[in-house]
Formats: sequence, structure tokens, C-alpha cells
Amino acid sequence: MFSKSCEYAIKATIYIAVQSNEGNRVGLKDIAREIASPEAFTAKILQQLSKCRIINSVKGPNGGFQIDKSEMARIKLSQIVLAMDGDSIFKGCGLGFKECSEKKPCPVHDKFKLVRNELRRMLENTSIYDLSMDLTKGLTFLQR
Amino acid sequence: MFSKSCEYAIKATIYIAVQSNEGNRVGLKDIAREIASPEAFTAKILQQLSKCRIINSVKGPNGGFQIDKSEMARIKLSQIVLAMDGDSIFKGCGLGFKECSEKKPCPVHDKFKLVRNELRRMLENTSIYDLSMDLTKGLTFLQR
DNA sequence: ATCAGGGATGTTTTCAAAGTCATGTGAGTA
DNA sequence: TACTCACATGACTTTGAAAACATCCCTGAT
Repeated sequence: MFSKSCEYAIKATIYIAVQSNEGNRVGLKDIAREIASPEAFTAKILQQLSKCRIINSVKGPNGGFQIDKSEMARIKLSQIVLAMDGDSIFKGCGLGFKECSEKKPCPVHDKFKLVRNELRRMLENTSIYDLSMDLTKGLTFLQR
Repeated sequence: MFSKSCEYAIKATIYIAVQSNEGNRVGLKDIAREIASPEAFTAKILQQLSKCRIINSVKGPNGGFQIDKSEMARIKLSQIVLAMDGDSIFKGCGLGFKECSEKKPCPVHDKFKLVRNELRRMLENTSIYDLSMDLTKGLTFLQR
């Protein structure tokens, strides 16, 4: 469904959100350990998220990553997916056709549209804030 | 969403269905040309479909692939996906966790369940017969 | 100004999916 | 029986995402 990068990105963003809510700035090592991801690879993903203004990075001693509390509710899952995997999951044809449209639909075009719209709706309506709250409350988990 | 193999498998099955409806048995070359897929790779996919009883193969001169008319309505998209990609798309966790369940859900578990159920419903309710009919009627296309 | 902590960036390496090639096997035909 | 057509099978190669490695650069503290 999503690329590995995107999966890590979602996990990392949620973890950073949880920590930011408690006023903590977190470093790469922390994040990689907490979401069980390869450190070097995670670094790249965090840089990408940082470029896309989804998270903030601070260099130097006591540096790390954080998310502004004021922005947390604004950040939706869809933004992370878009930043990591592009819009292929929203626009791409179910059978991989480059040109698949209402005018010239592939055999599963209409059927997939329904599912994709449901997916899009879900991603656009799910905020990182909500996900981080569930995690803080112990309703969900970031391991296993 | 699906592997390349699965995309080809769906396209191939639909094409074979269309031809079978007109009483034609089709060969590998025909299929590969029609769905614009690499021939050798397509051969493997057809063999897999054949093993899973989704299509029938006939060896020798005037051999080829076909689908029994009587079975065509019974074959659903879900069977092809299952044969090619396994059940990961139905069961797999949105964040890639090996153990993700109601008991120990990942942060997006519930949200994904809705989307996945919609996908499953769609795949289980879409028959190859219906898709082949749309193609025959010129409502859908297998190229581009 | 220097030093160390920690993020940023470019280059390899690894591995599974995608795709190719060579050869085997069964079926129809003469 | 011999030949040929077309599917079957397994080993091999290629490609690109995932992951690892090495190095650079910015920042705060002393």
C-alpha cells in the first residue's frame, strides 16, 4: 500500500508529535529506536519531512526534531503520504496504465475510484494530533 | 497497490475471458501483445493462473488459454489477487507491523480497516465476466 | 576560536521484484 | 514414430527500493 519510507515517516511523525506534546524535542537515535527503523534510512526520511514543513529540525547540541503544537491538528496523514510517495496512490490507475481516465477507463477504473475515494477521505480527515493522542492514551502502539 | 504480476494477471484474465466468450482459445503471443506485457514474464503469470484453476491451458498445436463459460461468472477479482499477491492486501497492517490486531492495534488500524473492507468487498463482488462484458461493449480499454 | 553534538547530503551496497533465457514436456499431425 | 507447435519449468540477469556508509555542515557552549 505505502512504501517503507512512508510507513516509517508516519510512525516517526506520530512519535515526534507525542513527544512534542510533552514539550520534548527528540533526536534521530531516539526516533529510530522507538519506531524500530534503520537509523541512517530514518535520517533521510526525517529530512524529507522537514523539507516539506511537516516537522521542524534544530541543529547542534540539544537539537532534534519537533512539531509546533499549534500546527499539529493541521497536519493530516495525507500530507505525509504525499510528501513520501507522491500522489500516485490518489491518482494512479489500479492496473498501472499511464493514461487511464473517465474518457478512456481501464476495466477496473470505476470500481477502484470508489475505494480510492474512501482512502483519500480517510487520509485527509485523520490528523497527526488525533493519532498521537490515541498513542498517549495507550489505545494504540508503535511496536510490533 | 498490486504487484506488476498481479496487474498483468488481471489484464490477461479479462482478455482471455473476452476471447473465450467468442469461442476463441488464445496463445501466449496474442495475450502478451494485447495487454502490452513482456512475453516470457507473462508466460509465468499464466502458468500461475492455470495452477490456481483460474484459467485453463491446452498444450500442443492449436493450444492456448481459455476460460470455461460456465465458470466465468464465478471468477472474482479477489481470486486473481489472492493467487498472485497472497492475502497481504487483505490482512496486512497499514504501517507494516507483523503483529497488528484488535488487541494491539497500530495507530491507523481502525482507520485502515474501513478502507480495506471496502477494497475487499469490491474485489469479491467484481466478476471477470462483468469486466469482460464492459470491454466487449467498448465501455473500457486494455491499452494505454 | 575551538570543539563536540547532531542534523544534512552524496555515494555504495543489499535484496526482492521484475524480466529473460534455455530447455523440458505433452499433444496433435502425418 | 517422428516432427513440430505451444505451454511448462527452472536457472539466470536486471532494476529499483531499501538500507548502510562516509563525510560535510550548522549550532551552542566554553
